[in-house]
Amino acid sequence: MDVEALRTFLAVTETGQFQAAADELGISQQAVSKRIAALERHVEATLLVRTFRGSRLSVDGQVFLPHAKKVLAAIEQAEHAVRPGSRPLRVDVLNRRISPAQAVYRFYRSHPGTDLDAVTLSKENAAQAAQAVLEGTVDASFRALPADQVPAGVSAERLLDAPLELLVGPGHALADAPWISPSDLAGHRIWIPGIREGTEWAAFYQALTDAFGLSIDALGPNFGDEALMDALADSASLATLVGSGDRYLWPQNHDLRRIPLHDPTPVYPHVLLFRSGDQHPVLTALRDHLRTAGPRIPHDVWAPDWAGF
Amino acid sequence: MDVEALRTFLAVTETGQFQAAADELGISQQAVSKRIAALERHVEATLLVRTFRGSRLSVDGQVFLPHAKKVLAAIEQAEHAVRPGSRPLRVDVLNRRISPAQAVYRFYRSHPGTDLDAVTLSKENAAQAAQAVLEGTVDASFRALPADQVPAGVSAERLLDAPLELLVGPGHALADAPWISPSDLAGHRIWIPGIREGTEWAAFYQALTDAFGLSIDALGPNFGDEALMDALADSASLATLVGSGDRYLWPQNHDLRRIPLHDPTPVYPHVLLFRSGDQHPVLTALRDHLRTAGPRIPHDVWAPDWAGF
DNA sequence: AGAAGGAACAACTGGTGGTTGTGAAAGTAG
DNA sequence: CTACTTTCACAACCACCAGTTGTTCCTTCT
Repeated sequence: MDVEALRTFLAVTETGQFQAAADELGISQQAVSKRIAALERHVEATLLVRTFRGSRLSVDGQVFLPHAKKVLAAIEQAEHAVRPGSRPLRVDVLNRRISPAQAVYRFYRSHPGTDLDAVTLSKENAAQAAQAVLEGTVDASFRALPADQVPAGVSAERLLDAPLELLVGPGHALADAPWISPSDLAGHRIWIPGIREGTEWAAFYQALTDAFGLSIDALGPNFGDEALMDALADSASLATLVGSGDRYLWPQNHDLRRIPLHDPTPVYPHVLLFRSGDQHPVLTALRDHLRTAGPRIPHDVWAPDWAGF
Repeated sequence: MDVEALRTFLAVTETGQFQAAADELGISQQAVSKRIAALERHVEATLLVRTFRGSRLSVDGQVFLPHAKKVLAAIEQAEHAVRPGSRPLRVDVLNRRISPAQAVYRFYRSHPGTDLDAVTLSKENAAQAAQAVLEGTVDASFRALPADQVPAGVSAERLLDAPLELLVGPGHALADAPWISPSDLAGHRIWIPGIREGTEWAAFYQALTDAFGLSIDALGPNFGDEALMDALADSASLATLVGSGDRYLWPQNHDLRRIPLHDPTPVYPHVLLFRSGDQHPVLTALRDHLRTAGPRIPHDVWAPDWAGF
């Protein structure tokens, strides 16, 4: 299936004859003839009925035409998506399962037709993400970056506080609590695998640990969410922390419980990084959306000191 | 934008390296390299990050990947739509504005995912349409064909009776009538342009004329619906007949009126032609749908004798 | 340091898509 | 009826590009 042949087919349907299509495309009538013949050979159907006055669509051609247009539109979109310059807003959401991705998705759904792409940078830490924003690789990135570490040229706005919840199996001591305080967790074993030293996540959990005297086991390899869920389901002592907006697709039969944390409510402060002065309308709309439509946060929240306000 | 390059790009993202993609596609690693390089040159973006272990998606690549998949899916669909054999059901609806097209569209909307194409055969008369059904050019066709003229091998089922309505301008004598009887129209001028001798439409209006003593002016060239609407809007004596389900997109400011006909209600009998014994599931579903979900028809309907039952 | 794996570059070649030239079919004008 | 026009298809030719093989470069692992 040759794309140029599709364009040629479209030109013929619009002009009604091969010669006119050829003029439009800047090639010879014979070339048009060849392209159409090749296309018809490829789809094994006659698309155009040749008459002495030009060409009409056959029945197969009628059916094929909208599909051809759709293909060309999809190609146009694909090229547009990565075209330097006027391309869709590109937001790094860290990970498709956690709340920034959900929030961006909700924004996208409530603003139909918005040109927006959610990506996940493979960068490990916030400083590298800020660099990517500065370079224009992405237009915005959700991170947890202390205000004094934001490089020049990049703006940071704390737009999304994700309350933490305890995730435990049905046999856990706290499994039936309606809610708990962070200080209740002192002495319990909390396991958050796959956190590497030097990342923003590590810094956040370190601050949380210090603030409430918790013992978070942040080491050890990450065998994937599946393995973590399996371990939680079977254990009476193991627990982990997740954001309240996160979407973990664990098997239903695990019967895991989410226990909200209050008094105070620890929140993970997602800060949106973007180039200072970036006037991209979708970026502005996204920031407005998050400021107004964000989840309601309780009064007594806790966040690391370095998160600002 | 070369489609083969897109396929190659996809193969590389799936396998993670050029050599594996090359094996999968049955070409050399160097050819893969060239194709990817050409694609990247074309979109002016780096799609893959080359590492010592193979290739990863770049940020642009991440954004581009779903678009590439969409293009290939659209191509797949386009080829499927005209592939001899297992192709979507193809229904000839005569004209996109009138009730069969509307009914097929409603069916399509209420049966998501149904593979269905609506086309308009350029054949003038019902006999040619029946021939097209027999040959398999289309799978079904809405026509008004007397039962005794249905050729062998083709089945006919009267599935859609479209009640007629009078369409008049605001200055017409009958403009404010809530409804009228066909016999009330005797003496009025009714103009239905563009009906050619020998077509099924001509036969229907001839029967209608004979039954109620009307004078239908079915001659004269058809300057398009626009011209007809314009003429109606300005005239105090001119009227035309339309099906109650038809969608004419006339300008709103014409202020045309639709007057239902009753006592009896003349209906245009749309008969569905299809190959006898055609077991296509979508065809069966469409027939079931029309039989059950069709518009409620008044008791005292009139249709030409030859329409059957 | 050497081996191994992966991608890019270089040189060559065959096929495909373009060109011009010409022919066939069908309608129109005289 | 014949000549002319219009439109598309076929034939021959040509140039370029997508493919090939051979090789280099780079990184990592032993």
